[in-house]
Amino acid sequence: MKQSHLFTKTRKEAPKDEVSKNAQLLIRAGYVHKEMAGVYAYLPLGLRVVEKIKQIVREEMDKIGGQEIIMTSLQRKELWEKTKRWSDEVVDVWFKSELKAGGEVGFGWSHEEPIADMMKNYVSSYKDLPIVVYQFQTKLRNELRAKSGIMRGKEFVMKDAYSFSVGEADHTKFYNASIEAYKRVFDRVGVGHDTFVTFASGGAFTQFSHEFQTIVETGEDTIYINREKGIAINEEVLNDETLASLNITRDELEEVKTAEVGNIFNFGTQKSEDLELYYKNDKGENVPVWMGSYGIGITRLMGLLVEKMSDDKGIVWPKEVAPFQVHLVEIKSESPDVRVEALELYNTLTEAGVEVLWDDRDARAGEKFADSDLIGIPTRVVVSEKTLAAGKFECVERSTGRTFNLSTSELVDQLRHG
RNA sequence: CGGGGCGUAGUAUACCGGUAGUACAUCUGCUUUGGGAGCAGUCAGACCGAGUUCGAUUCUCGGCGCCCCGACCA
Repeated sequence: MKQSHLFTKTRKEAPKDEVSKNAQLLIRAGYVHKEMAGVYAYLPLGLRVVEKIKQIVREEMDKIGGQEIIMTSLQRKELWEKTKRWSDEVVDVWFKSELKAGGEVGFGWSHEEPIADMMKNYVSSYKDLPIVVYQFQTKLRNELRAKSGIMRGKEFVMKDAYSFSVGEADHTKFYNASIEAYKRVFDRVGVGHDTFVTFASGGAFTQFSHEFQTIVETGEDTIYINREKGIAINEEVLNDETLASLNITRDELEEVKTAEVGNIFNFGTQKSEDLELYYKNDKGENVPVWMGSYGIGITRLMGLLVEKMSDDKGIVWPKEVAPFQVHLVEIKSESPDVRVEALELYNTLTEAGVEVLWDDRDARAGEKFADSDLIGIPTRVVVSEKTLAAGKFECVERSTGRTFNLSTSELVDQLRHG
């Protein structure tokens, strides 16, 4: 993509009403636009990152048998009344509205009720199970206080998955597969090392639920970890009983600030019973379906990556989620050869399947370098009179600042093989 | 929801009870051309409403919006 074609512009300064690092950098670099408190639009660069993250999650969900769907944003009141969660006293983040024809609708802050209800159309026998569905959905939550940039908003994108199983054993099997899938997701986006499967408060059916918590200074949660034993405990369940059941003592644990990037829940059969989602077992008896829910905050994860991976010059995207793999920075020249060379390299890389943002703008070198650092694409390739004379391109790794001088073929080779 | 702070140009900031200045950005011209360049010119602003006042961007009240701390976060 030619950068001259991008309608977004970079800014030297962050708007004064943004304090969080993720929002400051994402706005300055032109990834997002703030519409109102806690509500952000995703611009061309930002959308690319969102899609990269979604694709990684999609691949891992598909691997464990997930089928992608998309539910609706408008939801029926009656479903939430069945589970006693329509009331604003019970759920305080509802956005609601009235239908002109009469009656109320809710705006989806979560989707387990509608999905479970929908499944009544498709689940009738134990032979139909298990089923795992997932979606990438914009959740609408009337949060009293948005904060932390794109990490805690009123509107955000979440991957939510739901499993429908014949009983606890089958459910547990998928539940564990989901933990492994999530670990792969966080590894791939580059935060696996700092992400912990954390014991948190459970529902009515299990002692614990599991959260995926990533260490970050600006995190909202506090957890206690022991890296050697691979144990992490949310402070909300840190007590003698928990410590005993996990066979660990308090002084073996380190306190860290984290952000919750994923969570998985065991619903048991309560929700199925409330919503009358039953299947017939091999004896012809009606049995409630065993359900679980599995979430990853896509846009929150994006914000977390910026929080963790940036320096004083800008964002430093991990390769897997960067909007482009290469930032081709063409230094303006009197000689038309530089433009010709840049175009040629752009075509070669693009044909090799490398995603390139080509800074072809009529701007000075300093501005281009500063923008390049801010936008944070992993590899910068400079084309200028200098590199033309040297016969090799100057390649700079954003994360380390290391510079390599490479020919076209060496460059293609390196980018293909990481 | 409790507490605190803030609304001035596209952005960031000054000053002031007597109609607002600067920087960057925009646009024009010339110079410059490997780390946000220089000179000259250009465009552009007081959140909304009520009150006090001869006069309000400034003071008072109300509304709206934004930020922060806490609470909440299935």
